[in-house]
Amino acid sequence: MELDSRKLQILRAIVDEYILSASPVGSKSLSQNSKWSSATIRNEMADLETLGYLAQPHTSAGRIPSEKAYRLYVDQMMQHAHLSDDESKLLYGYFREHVHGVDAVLRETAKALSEITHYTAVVMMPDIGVNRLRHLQLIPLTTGKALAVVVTDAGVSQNTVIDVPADIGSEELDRISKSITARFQDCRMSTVSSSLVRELGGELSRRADFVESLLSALCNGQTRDRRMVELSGATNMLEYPEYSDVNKAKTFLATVEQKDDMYRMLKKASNMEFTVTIGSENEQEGFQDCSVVTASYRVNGTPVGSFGVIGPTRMDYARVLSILKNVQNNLSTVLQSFLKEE
Amino acid sequence: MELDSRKLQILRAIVDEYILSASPVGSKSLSQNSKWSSATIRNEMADLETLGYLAQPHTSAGRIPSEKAYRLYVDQMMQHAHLSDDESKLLYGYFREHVHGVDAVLRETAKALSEITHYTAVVMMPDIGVNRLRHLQLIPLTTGKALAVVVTDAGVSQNTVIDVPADIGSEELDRISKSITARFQDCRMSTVSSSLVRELGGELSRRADFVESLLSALCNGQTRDRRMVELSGATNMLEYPEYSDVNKAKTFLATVEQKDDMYRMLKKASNMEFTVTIGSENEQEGFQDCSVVTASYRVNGTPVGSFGVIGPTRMDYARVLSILKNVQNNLSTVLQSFLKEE
DNA sequence: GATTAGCACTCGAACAAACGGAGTGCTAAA
DNA sequence: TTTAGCACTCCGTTTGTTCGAGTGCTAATC
Repeated sequence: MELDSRKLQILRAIVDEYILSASPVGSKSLSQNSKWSSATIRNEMADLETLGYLAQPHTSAGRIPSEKAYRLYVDQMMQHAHLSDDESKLLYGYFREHVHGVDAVLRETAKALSEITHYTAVVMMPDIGVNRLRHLQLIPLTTGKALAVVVTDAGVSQNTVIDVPADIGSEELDRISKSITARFQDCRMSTVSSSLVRELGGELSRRADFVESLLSALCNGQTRDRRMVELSGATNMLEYPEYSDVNKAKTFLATVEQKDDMYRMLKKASNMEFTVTIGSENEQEGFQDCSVVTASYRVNGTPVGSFGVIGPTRMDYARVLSILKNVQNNLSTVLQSFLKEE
Repeated sequence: MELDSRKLQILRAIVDEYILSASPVGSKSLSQNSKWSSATIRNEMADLETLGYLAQPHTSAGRIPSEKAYRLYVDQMMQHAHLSDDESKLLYGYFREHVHGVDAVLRETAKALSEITHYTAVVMMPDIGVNRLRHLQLIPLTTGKALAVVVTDAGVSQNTVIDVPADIGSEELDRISKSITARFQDCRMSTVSSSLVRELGGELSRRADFVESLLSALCNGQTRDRRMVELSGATNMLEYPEYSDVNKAKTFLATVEQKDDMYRMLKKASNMEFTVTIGSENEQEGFQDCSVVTASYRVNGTPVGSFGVIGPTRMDYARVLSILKNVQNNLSTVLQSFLKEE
């Protein structure tokens, strides 16, 4: 059965109202701002309920939208929100001020998102694999240890502490750094593979074992690191009546702090321009009453990561989506500015 | 008026009991495991209340310890807790496994503390000022930008993105790195001051302006960074009845996430071997119902930072203190291992 | 004189009954 | 097809009521 125009209008009104109030919407209050009487609306509501778009917490309560309703709302009914000038200026300000490298920008992005939406924001650090090597520098720490710093066209990766043979000196580390940089410059990080090492002559091949383990550490190093997801505003959720129960809040916070899971979620979403995942569509246990809206970001045209907003299922999808779109633009501009001489 | 032995014993029993149960302690339940009758205990309790060691939530309730009582308890009455072998092995395990640099160790410390105590843990990254420069490396990023990586005898600092004159090339950055490293090797970071730059000849003095701004960026860079405090287990507090109210929880979480404040708190505490700060003795608004217990850690004999546990005022002080002591030992051993060749 | 048994009293937590209101479904009239 | 009207439902809140753990005080006991 198709939804006729009136049903759609009523459903939208219910969703809009519920997003604002978080409490079940009744026919009487709806009929105030509507051309239909409460009785008509009641009848339609009953239909919408049997069709699975509405649910009733208990017999004599109003209706609340089901996930199916949100899905329909997001896919077809939502009006595009328009950010006010103030808001987009505010948003722009976050990116204007803190431009000390990719990491800082993405941290700032998370902060901006959570502060402006009042929901929780997660930002995935760019996937290093698709980026091209600019510079590798090994820095001696102590005997047997060195710090490997990798610069790519997308900025700086986390640096990694690696083991080095005890007999390697500061100068040799320097020479190895230069050789590798020269050899792999502008290669994608994912292709910086140890298989090529033995082809190289001279010092590098003498240190083949070391260099191999070094390169594999660089490629995999990132996954070991827990800081690949920037989280902000987790406690914003405590504002919402959905989380007035401490246990629910705790479950949510625990979920959102599983950086591995968050990373997997965002990584998956980075292929898509935007995604909206509602309630039980989420894989995470703790997000069954949440929706996640994500957007991807690109560097040099390649999608390298994504960021998103997590809120209650009754989140203001229209507003969140336009904010994400805005941030997406700002972000690609700023990231591009790190690559001027490309 | 001095507290006689019986008053002390009763007070200690009340504190011990309240730490466990979080609910007011009555005379009857106390008299179960005591040589005195409930009436006697009642009389003593009345005295202790007028002396300010106990408080009564309402007329016909038991008594709860005041901050004054906790203070006395911590200073004089507390029995030293003894960690079980299992526990100290568990604790040791945290340090055994993750030794990829100072940062990682301190992150692991925070995690270990929060998981073992079930309270919230904060760890301050070491204060770089007192450490000695080992190595400085400037790595070209894009035209006009470079990454400065500083290695000290305590390990790696955060790296900083800096502006460089547009006409500086990769090789020149390298030479400048080497010059500065040579000149300031083994100087305390706080004394790496730009005043000395002009004394130097050659390339360095030609680039005097740049080098000056570089060095000041290095000394101050750390304070700009928000990651100087590692936080773990903030949501542990939601377990305790003190925080079953979402608003209280929110206030606490907001406070603990003020990394600047946490840093200031820990920095102040790093001069002391241990500190115990109870309830309103805390400066932070949000810690009026909390206690903070800290310990300092040293590198090469110099205290460079501190770490602590934040819990409700009725925290298990004895246990926390022995855990902190244990961690303090582990930590200095591990940090020392980064400085082998000293 | 110190301790304790006994007693009347207090107050909160927990449970139950009563009430009001917002909402519903259904029926019959417009 | 829409809507006014009505009986009904059920939640949230308020109002009692009871129960129990606790208290202070007094008088008896050690």
